[in-house]
Amino acid sequence: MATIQDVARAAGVSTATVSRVFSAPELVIEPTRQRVMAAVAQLGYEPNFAAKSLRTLRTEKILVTVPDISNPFFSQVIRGVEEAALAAGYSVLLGNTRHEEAREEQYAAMFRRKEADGLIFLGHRLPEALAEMVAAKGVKTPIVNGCEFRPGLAVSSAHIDNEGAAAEVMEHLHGLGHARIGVVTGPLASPISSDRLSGVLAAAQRHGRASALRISIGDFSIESGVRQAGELLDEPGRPTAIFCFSDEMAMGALEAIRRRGLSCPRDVSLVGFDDIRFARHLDPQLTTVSQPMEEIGHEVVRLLLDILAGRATTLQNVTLPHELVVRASTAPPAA
Amino acid sequence: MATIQDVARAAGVSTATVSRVFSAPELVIEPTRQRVMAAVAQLGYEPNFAAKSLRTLRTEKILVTVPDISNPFFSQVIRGVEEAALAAGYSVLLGNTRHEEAREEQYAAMFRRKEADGLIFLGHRLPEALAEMVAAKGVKTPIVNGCEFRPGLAVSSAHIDNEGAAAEVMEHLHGLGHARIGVVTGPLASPISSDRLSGVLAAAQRHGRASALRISIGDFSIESGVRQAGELLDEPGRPTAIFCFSDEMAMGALEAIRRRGLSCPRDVSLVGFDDIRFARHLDPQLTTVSQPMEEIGHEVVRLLLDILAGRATTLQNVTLPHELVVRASTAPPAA
DNA sequence: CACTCCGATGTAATCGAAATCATCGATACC
DNA sequence: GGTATCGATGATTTCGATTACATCGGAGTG
Repeated sequence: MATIQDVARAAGVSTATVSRVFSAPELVIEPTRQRVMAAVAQLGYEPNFAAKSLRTLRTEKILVTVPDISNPFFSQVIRGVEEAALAAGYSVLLGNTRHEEAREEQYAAMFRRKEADGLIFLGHRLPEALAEMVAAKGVKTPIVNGCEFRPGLAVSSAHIDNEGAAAEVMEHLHGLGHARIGVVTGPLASPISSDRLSGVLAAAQRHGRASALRISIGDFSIESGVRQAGELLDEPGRPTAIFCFSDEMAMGALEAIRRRGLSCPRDVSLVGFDDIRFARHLDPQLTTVSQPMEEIGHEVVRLLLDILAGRATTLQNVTLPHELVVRASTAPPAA
Repeated sequence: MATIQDVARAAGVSTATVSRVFSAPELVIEPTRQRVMAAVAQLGYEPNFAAKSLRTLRTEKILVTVPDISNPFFSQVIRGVEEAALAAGYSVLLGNTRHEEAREEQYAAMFRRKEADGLIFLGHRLPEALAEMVAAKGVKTPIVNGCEFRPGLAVSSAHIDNEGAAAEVMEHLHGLGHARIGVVTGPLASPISSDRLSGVLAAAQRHGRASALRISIGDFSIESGVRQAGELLDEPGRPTAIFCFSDEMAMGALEAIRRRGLSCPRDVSLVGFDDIRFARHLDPQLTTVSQPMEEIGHEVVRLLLDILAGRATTLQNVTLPHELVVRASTAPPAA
């Protein structure tokens, strides 16, 4: 591979001029620029990235860690991240953590080695070393949280109003006349679940129906939907509606309902969360909370770029709009 | 951030010794190593990646381009890639191409700038510049193709026997007694679709039923499944079975079937392809061809690492096993 | 005409780690 | 006891680009 020296020699100029042709072409007179470009084309030169990065101390990369890339919710967010990053001249380093702390640490080390200019994490945990970094450098630390919001982390973030959205779901179900409602949450360690659960409880209390709630803890997977919803359905005083904190779990719940010879929404109404692409194509089409997944991706990148450009002066926790999408899986309870 | 010089000074040794502590600890006597490690811990030193990369000309990164990261098939393959890469000390640079050539070129340039040691592409096209590279450097070019296999590209690859798998599906349908079969393919520019179509045609001919085939071209999306399957169902002489080249399109087909007041498998049998996580949770559970998605990911990484380590001497086109998974969406045609 | 200024380009230091070669003391061998 | 050998470490060059500073010729100004 040709180096900048080779190009300089071939064009009869210094390396400085070659460099300028790329990074500040207005400083180079046209004929010279042409000669350089000709040499570049002829030698097939591409600036070596590591050298550039060493000199400028920038990598033009964003590290994105995600609990599970094969989860359609996250993969959609990542798509938004990738798109916004590319548009800004950055590329995406992907870190799949599988919810394992060891992997999160591994990627944290990568970040500390400066393999990326910024970090976007879509989980709810921030490794120790990075938390210290945030404590030391404050708002200027190029770390942003996506999808979740935990005030204690002191990093900027983009997410929806999970508590409010969950409350809306409950209002919808109460409005239809449901009293015995089963809820399948995700792991409560993450705010994404605990906030939604708060919303659920608050709404139920407002209607004086908190005691008729049945809470079951899942892990966002289809299988846990089958299992947890199944347990709820088998309890005495079967719920007339089930609210799952993810569409995947709702998909599992739907299967649990069918396996028991029940029908949705006739016997049991069902609500999911996220509005992944599949939600509207299930049978019945799923009532769910639509999250602006790609937009969350765009927004976290925007927040990060602000920090990297030195424009960020305060912590920003952006709440993006969600929408309760009522489809065919919810109906009034049978008389 | 502390540099190797700072550590050397703090530990009272030369930078060479500090470097050795990390890359060849057996050359350093224990007390010295301890002193260095103490300084490292105290200063919070992490070797700067760009500097290391410049010197070694290695990035320990693999660039993975994929047509659509939010497609569950690809995201599962990527998961396998990420896992195998991490295990080998590599990390993954993600490139979402959205099937656009411009983006493929963009990522090709990244690769030429040496932002990654190797390239795994999950599409069917190889940008010009890279094809030239392959022509020049041959088997040693660190580029591997996943999921698809196009002999002309002259790169190693991992994939299933798409032609054989499609033929098996047809055997299954023929075996059940189906004669009028509709097929919804993907874009035929990609071997993944054309190979499967060859398998379909070959099998139909063996049974003398090629003339009863109806072919419709989709784009792997749910919506195109709804549309293309819908058209097939509306033609005179409605097919008794539909074979979609992806599970997502099969999901769309299922919806098209329902919308017409028909039932699967009673009126129309349905087969998908890929066996994504959702396939077994649809109603009816979907008969489909299971592809070893994560294993494809592992395998392409293995192939790439072989090339990077100089172990690869011949082109390897690895065919991984697939499996026809018969579930509830296929049955004999109604009498 | 002398001097300043500016535009175009070159010279050389620099980024931080890796790796080659040099050094030095100690051990081993004849 | 002198020398070859080896183990541990240091000095220095190198990777390839960016960039501050230097240079130089020509235009503009009083």
